[in-house]
Amino acid sequence: MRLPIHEIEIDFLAAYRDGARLILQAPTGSGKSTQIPQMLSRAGFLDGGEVIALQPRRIAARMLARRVASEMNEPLGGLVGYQIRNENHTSSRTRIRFVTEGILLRRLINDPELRGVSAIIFDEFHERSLHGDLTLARGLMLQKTARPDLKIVVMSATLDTDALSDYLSPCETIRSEGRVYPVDVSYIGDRLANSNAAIWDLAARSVADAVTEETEGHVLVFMPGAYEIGRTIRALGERLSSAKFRVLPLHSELGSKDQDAALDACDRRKVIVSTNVAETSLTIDDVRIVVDSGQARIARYDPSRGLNTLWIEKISHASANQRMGRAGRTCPGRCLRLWSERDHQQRAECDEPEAMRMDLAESILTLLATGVEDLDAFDWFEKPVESRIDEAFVLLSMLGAVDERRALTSAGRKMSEFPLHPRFGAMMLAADRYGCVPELSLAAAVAESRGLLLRKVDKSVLRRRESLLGDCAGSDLIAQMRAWSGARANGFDIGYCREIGIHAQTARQVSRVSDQIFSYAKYEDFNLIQEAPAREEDVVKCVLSGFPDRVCRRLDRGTLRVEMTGGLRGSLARESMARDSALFVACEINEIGTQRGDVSTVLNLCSEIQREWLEELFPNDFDSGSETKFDEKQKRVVERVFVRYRDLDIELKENLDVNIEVAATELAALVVAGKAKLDKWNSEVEVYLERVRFASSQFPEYEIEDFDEDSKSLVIEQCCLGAKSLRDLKRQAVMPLIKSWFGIEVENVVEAEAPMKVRLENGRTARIRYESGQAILSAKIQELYDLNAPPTLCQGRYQPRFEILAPNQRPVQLTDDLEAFWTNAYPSIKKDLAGRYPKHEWR
DNA sequence: GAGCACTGC
Repeated sequence: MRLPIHEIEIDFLAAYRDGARLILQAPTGSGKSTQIPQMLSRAGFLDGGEVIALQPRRIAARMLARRVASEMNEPLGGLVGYQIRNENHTSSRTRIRFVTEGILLRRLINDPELRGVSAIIFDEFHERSLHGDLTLARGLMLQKTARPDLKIVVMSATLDTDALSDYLSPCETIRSEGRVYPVDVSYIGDRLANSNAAIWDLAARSVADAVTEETEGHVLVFMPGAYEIGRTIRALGERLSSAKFRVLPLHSELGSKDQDAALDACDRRKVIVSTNVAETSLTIDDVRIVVDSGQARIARYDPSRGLNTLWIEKISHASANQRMGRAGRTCPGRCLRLWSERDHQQRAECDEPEAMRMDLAESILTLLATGVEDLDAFDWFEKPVESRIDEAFVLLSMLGAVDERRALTSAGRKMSEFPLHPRFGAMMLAADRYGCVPELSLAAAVAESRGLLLRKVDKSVLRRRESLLGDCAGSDLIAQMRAWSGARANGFDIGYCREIGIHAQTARQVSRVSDQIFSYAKYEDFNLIQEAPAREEDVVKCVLSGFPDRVCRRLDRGTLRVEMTGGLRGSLARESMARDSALFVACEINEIGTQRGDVSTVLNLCSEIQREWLEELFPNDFDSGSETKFDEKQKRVVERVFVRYRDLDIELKENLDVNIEVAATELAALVVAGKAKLDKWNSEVEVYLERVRFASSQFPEYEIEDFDEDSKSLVIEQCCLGAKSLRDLKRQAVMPLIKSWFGIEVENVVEAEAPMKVRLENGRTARIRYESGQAILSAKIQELYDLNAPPTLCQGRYQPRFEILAPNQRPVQLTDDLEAFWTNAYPSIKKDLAGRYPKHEWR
């Protein structure tokens, strides 16, 4: 079959012969991934050595190898093979080797000159995966030193290859047209886009309209996550006839059976509501209509706070186009974008490369291990900001992987041998000392796998799981290890796994990874002799040695609130095994945003620890009293907040829309201190600003800059660490109201599930549930307005206000005295209220 | 609705 890519074969081979570096720009569907290696083979270029074709995903490496082998009438693993983690289908005959990027990066550690390799092809480079970026930079470095004969071919689907071409210069660029069908794109109007309509309702409406106009083919709807998918499916159920349509969810946490249902053929038209999995990883045949919410949950790592954030963000043009392309694979299609054209113009052109938003510690350790001595001179395609690299080195040196000159230590060398994050590498080194290498091989594999225990399961499943697992020494990790052992004892039987809510496929994967880690440990000559299984206490000590900066203590008994070394606050995951522990270590910290704009910091994979273990493991941190560590770290947080942005006005303005909530508190503190001005404005900043103003008005004796130690910690309390979620703001608004109406001194209003504590006039305290607190407010409003039923209180999206809905769900105008309560607490609300709610008579 | 995208060694 003749493919578009064949038209450039002669040009490509000539350029390949004459130059060392080459860019091939060709869209998806042009056949470049399968044909380019074959062209090189036919032209005899592989006689001198193999070509490595890099893929960002395992499934692509496997499928491409299979496809190319069959096109060349070769057995898989002969001339054509593939290699992914724990799967190697290659032989000494192999000349075309499809591998995932991480495999090559790892190979560079043990074989820095890549002997026997004549060329590296980078496929899908536009996706800008961290491994891809690093491998390319490392490959260039190799080509410039020991291997001038090595050829580098970079293939990308995007048109914009100028920056890449500069980076690779001298380098030729060859372009090829693809064979794609046109897709008709439409946007929704400004008014609809700015309305408060929920995204799932907009989507359901669009789907219902589109399927009547376009009467064939399937529909693919993109949503940011499982929650939104559920809502969309519910909304669609009211609009589509189930005789004609089958509505199906698709996201990675579904079982494989449910995933297959979305991909399999079907007697009806399918409406598939999916996350980003359908953007690159999975392809659904015969999709004619794409409905795109324009949102995605994007993970970022915030090195200054050491946590991952997962918030809903607007997708870039590149991503929107990729989603759109899913409608034009078999014939012309259409794409409905649920945002306005004006919004579209303001969106980013491309996604931010992974290297800019991920934890760099592991990458830097790998680079050091492949022989990069001077990281300052390392030629990144796009260099991450210096502070991120610094933060990575802080972690590496805390783990003992680098010395003060930033050079690899022998411990660091050992950590780098493991295909793991250096935190887990450090855990393995500790396992060597404590004699629990097999247990930690499993612990690392389990911790890395995530998702071993399914999150959304029935209560009956939870009960069975709990009776199987026991108390697990207050450790989520040990719980997961036990769950895995149970699954293995039952041969990873699907039925058994389902009964206790284990992802069977993940459990098998964990076995392979655990074996791999164990074999690396063996190779490294670790202590493998055990007379008895390791004590769970020792296992947790090893975990702690990889996470010395993630020690948490509970703030009180009634709630799940927690403070971490470094001062960060958050909540212990409510299902955690460490829920009865006062002190624990958290392997995973996520800051999660919801569709409504709330943000919560959740600590996962926690294990109870004892104070003495800290002294045993980190004697140096405890030389002058037990609390020093906390205080030192707190000081560092304050310095960051008030020093880091001091001279960076310009950068602040430009970055204001990006990752806004990370910077917002810090910005607000600076604005109040007169250290920064903001040109752009939006409601998130306003919220934080309001809070800082509130804090400083409550404590006028403190200046925001030049703090003494006391006020520093006060500011941490008020501005930086507490009240991260909007729920806290709401709480602050509720408290004065209750006080004024009932004469009750409110001590605190705590998280939703726990009771709210109030102090009564007679000096006793009482508890009411948070929901009851809302009910009290609601009843009071009913009384004030003389309503025939209590109104509903809703939390506003970015504003610390309550929207008041009448029983018929229409919004209500506030009376002056009620409004005054809000505005006294938060002056900015006044502006927001004015004119926002139409007067509505509904008594 | 208090809670979670996707990869990869």
